[in-house]
Amino acid sequence: MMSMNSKQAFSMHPILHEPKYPHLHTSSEAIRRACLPAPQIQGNIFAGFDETLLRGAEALAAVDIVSQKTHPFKPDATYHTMSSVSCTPTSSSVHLHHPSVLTTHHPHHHHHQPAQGLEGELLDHLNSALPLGGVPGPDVGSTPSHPHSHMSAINHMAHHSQPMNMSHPHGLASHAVISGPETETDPRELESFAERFKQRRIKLGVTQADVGSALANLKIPGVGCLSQSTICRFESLTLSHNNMVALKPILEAWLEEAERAQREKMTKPEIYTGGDKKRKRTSIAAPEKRSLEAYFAVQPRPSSEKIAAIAEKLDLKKNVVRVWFCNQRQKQKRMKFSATY
DNA sequence: AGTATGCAAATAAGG
DNA sequence: CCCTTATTTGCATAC
Repeated sequence: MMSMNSKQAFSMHPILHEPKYPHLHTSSEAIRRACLPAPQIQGNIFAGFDETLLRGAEALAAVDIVSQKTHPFKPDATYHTMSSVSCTPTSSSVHLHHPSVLTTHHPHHHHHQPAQGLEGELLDHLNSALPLGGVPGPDVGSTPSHPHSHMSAINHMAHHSQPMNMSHPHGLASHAVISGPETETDPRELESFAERFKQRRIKLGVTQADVGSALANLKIPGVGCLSQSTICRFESLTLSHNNMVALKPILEAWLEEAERAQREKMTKPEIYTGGDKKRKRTSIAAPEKRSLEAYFAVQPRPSSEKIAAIAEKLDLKKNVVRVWFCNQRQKQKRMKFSATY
């Protein structure tokens, strides 16, 4: 069974798909991704031909050398995540990470008219995001309650949301079945919620960043903080539909909690709980990035040992380097693909 | 000084 | 453990 995947030579196809939520700003990013500039990197293969090779060779040599030099200790330079083992146990309890919400995939429904009444688009979404048979039914994103592990569990229920699928013969939608999944995933509902959310947030005199960091105070199992960016994107509906669905209950919980707290005017200053932290993102500095690119030029798929050597040389965590290569390969494929068109 | 966004790390899930 | 693919976020910085 896994054959399914084969379908997408590259599902990250360049075509701009789903403008998710039509109006509101144009989600430039989606479009941007779609359009893939496919620029540099390879650009200089010819331009700086020898230079690149040279650099690559040099880089490799360096790695070999490095294998002997054992550094006394390597500081955790960048910010890193608490990901793998070696982290200084700030709080050992950390399982892995956090809130990543829903992951399902959002089928790129190719065709799909740009404009068309948003009503139509919305309906499509409506019909598409549903429990489909097999799903635990109860709720899709709503009840993030999850034992512990990240919310991943609640994910994958939406799995392949069918592009479209008209309603049933006769709307038995209003079934007895409890579920309100439809309500929760209804784009219109999400849209209005996002709007209400923003208004109420402002009324509370709280910034997006405040909301993000306050989320940890909710102490919801797999939920940690979120960045201002994410809150912003939620409000502007620039997140994927599934992501919106997953985040909604969390933000809703925060909103209610915040309003309640204000009512009691005993706004606790409790800023941030030691609970889950937000995902951290390592910033790889330009020099290191250049080195990595040089290595990549000669060997896009370095062995684990090589990666470790590179990591040490650049003073980065091994996992960071490994992931960098993975992402780099991904990027390259994307570029190659889009270059074909 | 808040809020958008571009770019790309980090993650999730199936192999 | 590592890879790939698809996605979710966040750092930086533009607005």
